[in-house]
This record gives sequence, structure tokens and C-alpha cells, in this order.
Amino acid sequence: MPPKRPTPDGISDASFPSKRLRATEDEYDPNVEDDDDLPPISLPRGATINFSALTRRLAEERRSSQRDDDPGGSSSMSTHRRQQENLISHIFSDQDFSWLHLKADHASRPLWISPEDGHIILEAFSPIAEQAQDFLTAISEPVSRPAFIHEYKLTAYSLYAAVSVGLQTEDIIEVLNRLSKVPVPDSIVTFIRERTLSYGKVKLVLKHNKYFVESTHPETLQALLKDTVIREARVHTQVTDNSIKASTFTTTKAPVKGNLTIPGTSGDKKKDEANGKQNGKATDADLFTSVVGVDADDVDEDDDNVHAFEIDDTKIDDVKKRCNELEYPMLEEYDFRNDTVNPNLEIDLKPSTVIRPYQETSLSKMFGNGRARSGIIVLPCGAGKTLVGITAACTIKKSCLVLCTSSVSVYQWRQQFIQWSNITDKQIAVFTAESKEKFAGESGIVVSTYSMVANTSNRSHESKKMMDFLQSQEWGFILLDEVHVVPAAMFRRVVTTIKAHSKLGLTATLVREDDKISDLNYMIGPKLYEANWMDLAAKGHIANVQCAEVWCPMTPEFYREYLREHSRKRMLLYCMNPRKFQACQFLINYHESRGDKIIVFSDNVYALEAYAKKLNKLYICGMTGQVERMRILQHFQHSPQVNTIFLSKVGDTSIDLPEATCLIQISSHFGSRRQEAQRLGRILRAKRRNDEGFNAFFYSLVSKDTQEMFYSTKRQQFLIDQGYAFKVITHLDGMEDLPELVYKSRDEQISLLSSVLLQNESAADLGSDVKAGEGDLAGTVTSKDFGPMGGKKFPGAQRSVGSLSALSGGQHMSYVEQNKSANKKLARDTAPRHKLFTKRDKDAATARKEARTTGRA
DNA sequence: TTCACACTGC
DNA sequence: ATTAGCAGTGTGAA
Repeated sequence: MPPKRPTPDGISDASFPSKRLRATEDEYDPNVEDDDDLPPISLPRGATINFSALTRRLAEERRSSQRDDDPGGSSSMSTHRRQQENLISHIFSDQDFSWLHLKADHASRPLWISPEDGHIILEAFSPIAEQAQDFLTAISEPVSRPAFIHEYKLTAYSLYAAVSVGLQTEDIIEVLNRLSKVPVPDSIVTFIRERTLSYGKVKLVLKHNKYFVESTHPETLQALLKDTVIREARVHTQVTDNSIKASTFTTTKAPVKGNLTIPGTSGDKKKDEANGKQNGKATDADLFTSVVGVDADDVDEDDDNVHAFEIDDTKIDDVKKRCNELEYPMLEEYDFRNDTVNPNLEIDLKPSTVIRPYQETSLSKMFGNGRARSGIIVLPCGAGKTLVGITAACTIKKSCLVLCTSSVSVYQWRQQFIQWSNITDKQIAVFTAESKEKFAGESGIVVSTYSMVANTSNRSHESKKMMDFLQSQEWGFILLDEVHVVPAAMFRRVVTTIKAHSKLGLTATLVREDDKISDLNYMIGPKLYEANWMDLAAKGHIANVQCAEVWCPMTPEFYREYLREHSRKRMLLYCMNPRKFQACQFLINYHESRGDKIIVFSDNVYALEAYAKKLNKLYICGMTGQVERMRILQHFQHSPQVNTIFLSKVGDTSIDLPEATCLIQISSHFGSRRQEAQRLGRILRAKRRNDEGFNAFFYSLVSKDTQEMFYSTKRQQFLIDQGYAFKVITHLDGMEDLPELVYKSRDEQISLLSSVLLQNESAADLGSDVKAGEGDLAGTVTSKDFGPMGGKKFPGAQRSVGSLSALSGGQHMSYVEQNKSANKKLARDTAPRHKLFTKRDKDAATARKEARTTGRA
């Protein structure tokens, strides 16, 4: 037996599921056998202390799922369980790292590195966690950041990004070593060296509207030219292999950040420098600022011998991709201050504009060495992405192209530019289907949409002329809003058709449900900065949000139909579940009475309409005209009579939503994590966040025991990774007593069901009377009509709160255990269907037959 | 101006 | 592991 080990946090040995978890500092006995049927889980001791509860739970889940899965039976639950397990970080799979030796003072060091795959686990409760986090976001990808344990991953891209932000190989290794409980494994050290040393050897440069691959190492270029993709992209000119002396701007030793000020930082650069230079005390904080804030630019810069070859600009995308694969990622930096070819743009932030610390941090990553690096900045919605973009444009001071997803945001960008900077009306042009302006003078800003620029076929004469103009320009800066859309097959074209020296992508949610997100690494550049949502919330920049998933049981009638029907009909059934209706009504009622402004989202237009009408609220969907939308939004914003609106998917994009403080989802798009996050973002901006203890609320209404539960789990993953804990509400206290509760009687429920089923068959009349709600604001029912709350307590008491669920979102498992039997019982239930539906079935059958016979005739 | 239509993305 | 309905933009004809 290994010697007894101390248990600093009071967790006794008895709580460990397996003896193999008991790796010790000095000794590990490989002969200790597993004496139970648990899967082997091994972690170094520093980690086991914190993971014990979770790993145990995981093991239990596994065991129980193995045991009571009935073969061939209702497999939905067991697949469900498997799916959920897959969502859990793979760090808990059966790897054995007990051979790693902990440092003697490991307790004071906050992280642990997996030698296998470069995953890093950070104890977020460590006193130096915040600095460690700064460092880790710089060198690795955040995978998941719930309350106590954060997970990061070292990847080639993240290391490229780290180097491009100015970190140096040995510093990365050293800091990592200082923070780690175990010595940094050799495999990781090698990995870091390999990836960082090849970085910066190859550059992509734009000169005279042509792209060149440039390097000071001719042998590197030769190596690249051995690749067929790159060789074929090469354009042969007279000067190809000669050294091209940079003629547009100097390539001498780059000036360091010293004399560059990012506007709006109120001279904060002095502070930066002071921090960096006065290394008197070797506290950890200093260590980080001195490393992270380093401004040395040690890319070899022997400008005597810059070798280059030109490449075809239509093949830029492929070449960049290839270079990444060959592990010579191309460095794209724009030395805008020494660019004398492209005209300057007189633009600056207004003196009154001050940017926030995290915005400054993100910009300092971009301009860290006095030049503009291409890359991506990830900030939550409502955290001021626009201002970051504008400040970047004001720093570069060259012609700038801004691209967004919709024409509404085009005008928003334009408006923001005018609001925050001293740009004049004439210098900023809008290019959409309606307006095709050009800016006055030789430099300026153009704001447009992706589809406008990406559209290849079928272009009108006007826009063709405009496109020629855009393509003839050499842009100093291209700003890509909602950059996660760029990898889409059509939109990725814009990156190659527009010639820009530097690119900045902005997004709140750097995720897609396909695998194209990593393409951004070579298309735009590395991720320069990613904010931690929880940190921003804690500092009061964005609202604090309470997230909850409300489980609404299906009524027996609805569930029976649900089991009989297929995909689309199923969806309608679980959206229209009367219990969900009631929950929705209750929550609206509750939140209106405490003065919240509420937005209710439903992806399903039919359900949206039904809910809004039943509950007497205004709603907006795709059909709603622009004028009507504006009017409703105005009312929502200003009228105390209108506190709740219903929105379809239009709310996700292209609507400038006023501030809301509460959000309820009744149906949503399959498993889109992005959508979930984007919707949450709608309430992050809430002004009232500054009130002490103010919370915004985010509810997802889910019909129990339906597919919705799986999608819901999947959708939440992004937010859980950001550190949000979803609470599960299984019962809304006081709902039954709500006066005027809708669909209370069984008869009402049945008639709802029949209309849902009918609607299914004649989908043609969907949305026929969209305009019905127009103008009848007077009839809008407000909170007071629902009567007093009767002093009912908020259902907070019912919420599950626990360290385990807060830890990792593992709370989703809880429902797996609960409802299986109920599920089966309902499915088995052979009680006759309501006669209404047997009749309906018959009618449908005869109708089909008739249709067939008449069709033949 | 408004509508249908094509195309595209999520 | 995957869906198909809802949304957007832009164009040209009525």
C-alpha cells in the first residue's frame, strides 16, 4: 500500500472510486489492482483532490448506464446518456498519469499539464489564478471555464498566436514551469519549441496590389516551393527570385510600441512600460506583465536579404492553408506607420471616448509591436466589440472596409463610427443594395455586407462598378464583424477578393456547428484575445446572468401524440405543450411584476404566434414589416404597457434589440451553441446591471422526455464552457394558483392539441394573419391584468444548487436518472386515444384516399 | 413600391 | 450523427 497521504481539503480516501487514484508524491505502485468494475481513472494527486467528486460521479454514471440499459429497449435514453458523456471533457477518460511527479510545493502552483495532448488544467480558485489565466489565454485555447476548474489546450495555433503576440519560446516554457504542479513534460517542451521556432519565418506581404511570400531565409522559401500547391500558385515575374528590396516601406528593425499610442487609452501606455521595465520585485504579477506585455520583436529582420516570390491572389487561401499545414504559418503584419504609398485617413477617437481596460488589452495584442497584426478578438456581446474595431481603425488611420452580416448592422456601424470618432459623413460610405456611395477624397471607410461583397453572379450594374472600386483599392484595414460566418463557402471569398494589409475579426462566439472554425486560423489570423465572460460580469462590464432550464412535463395527450408522430410534428408538439405555455405565462407574469423587460424567443413561427396571441403580447417574426418592427420595438422600449415581446429568429441577427433584463426561450434551433450564446448576449447589455446584486435572467423551457432535452444540453455547452451554471427547475412554485392560467382544463388542452395537429396538415395557412396584432396596442395585456402575485415566493427555492453542478455542468446527468421509468410507462400506456383523434385519423385516411383517386383522374 | 425569386447560412 | 424550416440579402419585373 502506498503511504498515507495528507488530505489537505478534508476529502477522505474513502471518497476515491479507485485505488489507482491514490498516486503519491514519491511513490506509485503499478501493481495495485483495480478491485472493482470501475473504469480506471488516474490523475496526479494534485488533481485528484479536486476532481474526486466529479470523477466518482462520472464513474457511477457509467456503471449505472451499463447495468440497466435494457438491450434493444428504449434506446433513446441510453443514447442520450452516451451523448452527454461525450460532452464531458476527455480529460477524464482512462489515461494514467500517475507516473508524473509532483513538485514539493505543488499546492501553491495552480496548474497541471497533460503530457499526452497538451491539455492544461487550472485551479481557478488559486490566489494567482487570474494572472495564470492571462498567461494561459495567451498561449492556449480555453476549452472550458466553469467556476472552479478551467481547462485549456495547447495547440499549434495557440502557440503561433502566442508568438505573434510577442511571447518568446523560453519564456513560455519558463512561466509554464513556474505555474505547474509537475515539471513541464519533455513532450510538451519539445512541442512548444517546434511550433514557436518556425513561426515568423515566412511573411505574407501586400505590395502594389500584389501578394508576396517573403522570408529572410531563402532555404525556407525553397522548401515551401517544393510543395505543389504553393508552386502552382506562384506567379512568375522577372524579379521573382531576386531579392526584392521593400520599396513601399522600410523593413529595418521595427520600431517598438514605445511611440505608438492606441487612441482612447489616456496615456496608459506609460503604465504598461513602467510595468514592463521596473522588474524590481519578482512577484508573479510582474512576471506576467513582463512576459505578456513584452514588446520585443525578435523576428529576424535582416533586411539586406529579403527574398520573396509573388503568388496569385486567387490562390491566397490555399497557400495560407498549405503553409499552416507545413508548419510555416504565414505572418501577416502591417507596418502602417511606415506605409507611404497608401494615403492616410484623418480619423481619431473623440477626446471624450475612453475605452475599457479589457478593450485596451485586446488592442495591445493587436498592436503590441507597433504594427497591425491580423487576427481575431473574441468579446461577449454587449462588451463593446464595435468600439474595439473603431479604435483599431483609428490607430491604423488608413482606408478601411467594414463587413457585417446584415444591412441593419451596416447602418449601426456607420452610426457608431460617427458617434465615437471624428469621422465625417463624407468619409464614411455605405454599400448595400439600397445605397452605393463612395467616400469623398482618396481615403475613407466603406461599410458593407458579406453577401454584397461575396456575391459573384447576378450583380447589378451599380454594384459591379462599386465592386471594381473596392477591388482596385489597397485597403489598410478590413474589419470583419461576426467573423464566425466567414468560413462559410460563399463568404470566405471576401477575404481573397479584397486586398487588405491587415484584418481584424470580431465575434462573441467563436464556434460553429461544422468543423470550419479552425479555417479562420489561416484565413484571418490567430485568435489574439478572448475575454472571459465571467470575469467581465464580475467587474460589472456585462450583466450577471442567472441561467435556468425549466422542465415542463408533457401532458399525457400531447405525449402520446408525440410518440406517434415524426420530426416536424414532434417539434410542434413539444413547443405547444400546454405545461410549457403555463410555465411561460407564469414566468412572464413573475418578471413583469418585478419590473423586468422580457423577450421571449421561439424559432417556430407557428408556436410564436400561438403563444403571443394567447398571452396577448406583441410579436415580431420574419414576415413583420420594417415599420411595424420599429413600432413594436419603440413601444417595448418606452411604453410601460409593453413589457414583453415575442421574437422569432429575427431577434438573433439584424434587429437592434433594446435592452431586456429577462429572456425566455420556448423553442430553438436544434443544437446551435452559437444561437444560445447570442441570445444570452441580448441581456448582457442591461443597464441595470450596475445596481447592486442585479441579475438578468435566462430561461430555457424544455418539454420533459422529448428530443428537446438533448438539444438543450448541447446548446448550453458553450455557455457552460464560459462558466455559466444552468440550474434546473422542475417545478414552478405557485404556477397552479396563477389566476387566469391558460389551458388549465383538460378540454382546453385537448382542443389546443387538435388545432396543433390540424395545423400540421394544412401548413399552407401558416402566418396568414401576421398583421392581426397591428395597431391594437390598447388591448395588450400587462402585468396588472394578471392580478397580484399573492406574495408567492420566486421559485428560487426549488433550484438545484450544488458544488458539483457548478463545477462542470454535470448537473445535466441528474435528469437521466429521474425520468426513465416515467418515460417507459407513458410509452407502454395502452389506454385508448381520445376519440377526437381516432376520428381525425379516420378523416385523414379518407382524405388521403380521395386525394389519390382524384389525382389519378 | 412591392412582390416573387434565387441563393445562402444557421 | 442529422435534420429542414426560418431567416437574411440582392435582383429584376410588375
